[in-house]
Amino acid sequence: MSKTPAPTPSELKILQCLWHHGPATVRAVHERISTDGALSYTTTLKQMQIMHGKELVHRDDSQRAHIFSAAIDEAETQRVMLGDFMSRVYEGSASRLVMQALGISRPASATELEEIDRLVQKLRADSQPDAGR
Amino acid sequence: MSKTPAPTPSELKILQCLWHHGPATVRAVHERISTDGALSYTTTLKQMQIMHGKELVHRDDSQRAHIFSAAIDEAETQRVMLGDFMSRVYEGSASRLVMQALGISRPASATELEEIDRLVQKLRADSQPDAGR
DNA sequence: AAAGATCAACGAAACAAATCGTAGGCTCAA
DNA sequence: TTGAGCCTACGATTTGTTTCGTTGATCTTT
Repeated sequence: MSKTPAPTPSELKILQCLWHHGPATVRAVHERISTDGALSYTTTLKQMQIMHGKELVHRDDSQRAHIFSAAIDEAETQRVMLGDFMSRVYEGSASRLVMQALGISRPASATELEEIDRLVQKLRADSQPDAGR
Repeated sequence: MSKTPAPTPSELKILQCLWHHGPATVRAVHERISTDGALSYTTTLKQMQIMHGKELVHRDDSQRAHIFSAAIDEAETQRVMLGDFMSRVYEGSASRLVMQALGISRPASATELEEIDRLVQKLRADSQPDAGR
């Protein structure tokens, strides 16, 4: 099982498009990620051809306009990239990363904070099984 | 005020060396980041010269063996890189990132979890000022 | 059927990151 | 003082990413 490489920044943009809007043609993707026309159509095409070579996307070429779909899972990709980022930038310290992430964007809603809180409580309970006895 | 560019992966390694062990010569840094001798001395030297050009490090060249020191702050650098990563990979959703980060490495110690818990409580209090009245 | 639009494929160029070899200068000890 | 060893500087190479123009095939419209 050969691990698929982590997507580059521009590859990630395309994957996000496919994740959020489902399988699509090159043109559809292109018009989504370059509304301002800053990128050429062939740029997006080439990118997606490369991604197909890397097995980051699947391609259905039964139609003239090929249909592409994401070949890797969104959450799993994020998990892998986060793991790499965490070890690279925070030298593996999840807690430092979490503390800073919570500090950065205040827009964590009450519901989200609650969710995080629940997870933290669960982790704390797991790490100190005696405390609840 | 021209923002210093985000350090590349190998630049980050050097910065971490300077952050954790203080100002040092090229050789000292080199021996720390390449104990196995996988890298050539001139590779590290070149890297640090480039970093000096980018103003990522300061250089004291009053001695023959120049002394380098980090020109940017560790926490601030992490903050900037995390912000970029969060918007790029998680499209700005801090909570999703936090949830996944907590899930990845279980080795978050009890003390760390407590610390995170305190911060979450504080944020929750701030986001719902009525609740505590 | 011819003209015009749309498509995939390909090569090439521009750029950045990482690596290393060589050259030339300084220092210290024999 | 001269040679061994360490230092910086510089250029070259390799590899990966991003971008785009050109070409030829296919489809659509007249």
